[in-house]
Amino acid sequence: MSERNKPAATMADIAAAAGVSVSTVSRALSGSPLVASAKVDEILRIAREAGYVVNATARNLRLKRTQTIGVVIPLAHETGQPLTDPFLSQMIIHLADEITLRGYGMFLQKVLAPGRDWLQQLIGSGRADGFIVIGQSTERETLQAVSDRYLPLVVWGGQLAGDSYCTVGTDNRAGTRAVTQHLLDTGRRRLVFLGNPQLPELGLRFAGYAETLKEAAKHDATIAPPRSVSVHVTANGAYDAVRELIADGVEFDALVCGSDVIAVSALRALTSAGLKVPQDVAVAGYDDIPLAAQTNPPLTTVHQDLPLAAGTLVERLFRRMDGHDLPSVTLAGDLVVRESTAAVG
Amino acid sequence: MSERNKPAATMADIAAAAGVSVSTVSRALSGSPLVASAKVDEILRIAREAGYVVNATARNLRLKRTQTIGVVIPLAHETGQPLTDPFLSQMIIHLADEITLRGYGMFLQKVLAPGRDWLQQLIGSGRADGFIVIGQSTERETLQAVSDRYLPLVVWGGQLAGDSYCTVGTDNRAGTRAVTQHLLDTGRRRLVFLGNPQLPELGLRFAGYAETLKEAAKHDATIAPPRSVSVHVTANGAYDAVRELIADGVEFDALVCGSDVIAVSALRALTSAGLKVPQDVAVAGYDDIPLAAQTNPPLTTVHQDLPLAAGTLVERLFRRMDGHDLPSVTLAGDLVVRESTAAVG
DNA sequence: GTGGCAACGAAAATCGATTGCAGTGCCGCC
DNA sequence: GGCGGCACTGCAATCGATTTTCGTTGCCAC
Repeated sequence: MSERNKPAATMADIAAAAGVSVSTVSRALSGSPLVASAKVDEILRIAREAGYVVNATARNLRLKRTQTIGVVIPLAHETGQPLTDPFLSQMIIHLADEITLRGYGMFLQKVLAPGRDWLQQLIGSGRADGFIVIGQSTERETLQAVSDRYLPLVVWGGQLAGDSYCTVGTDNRAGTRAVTQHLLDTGRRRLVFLGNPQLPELGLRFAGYAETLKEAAKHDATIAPPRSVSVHVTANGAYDAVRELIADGVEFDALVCGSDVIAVSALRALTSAGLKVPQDVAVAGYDDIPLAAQTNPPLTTVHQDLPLAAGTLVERLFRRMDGHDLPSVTLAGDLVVRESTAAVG
Repeated sequence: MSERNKPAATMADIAAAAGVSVSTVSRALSGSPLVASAKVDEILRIAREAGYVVNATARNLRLKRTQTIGVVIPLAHETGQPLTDPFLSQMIIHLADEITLRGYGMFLQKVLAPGRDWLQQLIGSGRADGFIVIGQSTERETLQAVSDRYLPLVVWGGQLAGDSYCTVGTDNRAGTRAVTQHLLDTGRRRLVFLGNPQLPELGLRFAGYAETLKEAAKHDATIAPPRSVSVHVTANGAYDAVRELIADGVEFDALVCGSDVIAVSALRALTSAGLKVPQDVAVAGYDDIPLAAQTNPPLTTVHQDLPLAAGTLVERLFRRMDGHDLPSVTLAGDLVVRESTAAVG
């Protein structure tokens, strides 16, 4: 207890103990051939015994690099909401894996209330050598502005027309196209989209849904026009929205949900209202979180390969840190059909 | 594009532009009353226009603090395994919430192959002002050694006899005591524990299970003695273990699982072997991850209040950073009974 | 004995901020 | 008019490393 919090040893201390200069210690620790090997051994021994560790802050300042990747989560659309979507939390873990594997550390930052300059602030602070932004949220303009001047930046999310920053994401539009087509093929005719199309990701997913419906409606007049119901990201947002939909007497036989979290909540709402899935209503999600295979009934959804996604994000980022201006990537998303959208007997 | 990666402005640049010294700029930016307010406005304007941001590394070096909390995940027991347990990934998100709320950043570090000094290395590097270690894994000795000299350290996990470092965790032993008692009360007699008791957390959970069984066996000879089956943390570890158990002809009517992830995997194994839950075998988990309520049948488990846990960890850590040597905390864990352990008709 | 080369190690500059201390100038008061 | 004091401002040291520069030493050959 008495030893607690004593000031950490510095390189100067080690140098004094070894009777050499700090430069020699520095060189010895970094394996420079300029120091006699006997002396290197001696210095290493002394350093080890003293429990000496190079101060990362000082080194970073001098070398102008931090061996750290910043991972940023902007939450403009739902300030104060804890981020509990399993898809995102798993993403963070996989990013940590990839980053650690490359010998880097990960600086995780939630941005609670994005101001005008939040990203510039973060980058300018020099805390990390490159940044991964998870989700564009409502921050497309900011990303756009920053990416013009700052290369080592990669964004997770759908690629939107006109955006020049580097994104990695699945083809959201194609995903819901597949989902919607599948629902039409299995006899559904009145499909409602659940989610807020203002958000970039969900906007694309809504687009895929809407265009497929419109296309199909040309040949089949019984197909109802696209309809979206906005949903709060809170735990019960979708639940409330679905109950309301039912209360309003809206007729529907399928719900195309913007995410699995929304779908799970919708399932509960339908069940509690006495509707059967998939007999009365089919439900499809997006993401294929682990939970999706375990719901009752199991959820049809669009699978996203998380390890691949994280790997791609990190790989792109490192190559950008090396000065290569790589374009965006769109990963495949696979429709996974489960019972929640089974055709009605 | 041409502007990319130009060296960031420094305080000296701002000082030159404003025609003052760096000290004045520094004071102006930090709101010191020592600078004439007209000059402060002028300096702030120039800094804003230049997009200047204080370099965090330099400031950290000077101030000897980083405004950063280190969160460490040692994975000694399963090297190379990606950490995908939803409980842990959710924990990280909640920690990020709490840390961000206090105006700190979070440095996340997975330790792939803990060497002799991994924690000392991390602490000595000065990257963070305090550390939260998630899970003791097999690193109790290391934690013990470090905590004698380093105060701002808090560990998530069960409190073990003889450990003097500060832990925050639920009462694992009481949790499985409750689970086991519940199973006995509902008529189960041959209970098998699934999980590796070598790991501190699971060891305590096993202990709660075993002692409850032994106690009950004094009055009821039909109760089978404790039996544990070790399980790999891989995706299919528990699945394989259960299939093997069945193949070996072991008789059991309840599985007490060391975690929900294990339980979910066990459910699949039982179902695929043609056994019905809960009719043939009851299954209980631990953690109450979101998935647990959605499995088929829904899983009986021990609920851990994640936001509270994260909040407590961070609060303890900050008070320790202030120099207070706080003791460990044990949080309550509540038995949540669902269908997977329903009494047999 | 001396020139020259190789091998080493120390001094000092540098990274970009913060802050104690030492002015400087101006005002007011006696 | 002189002086104390107040309100600012800037110099320079400091944080703990890395790295360039430069001076020294030892050794060998001629």
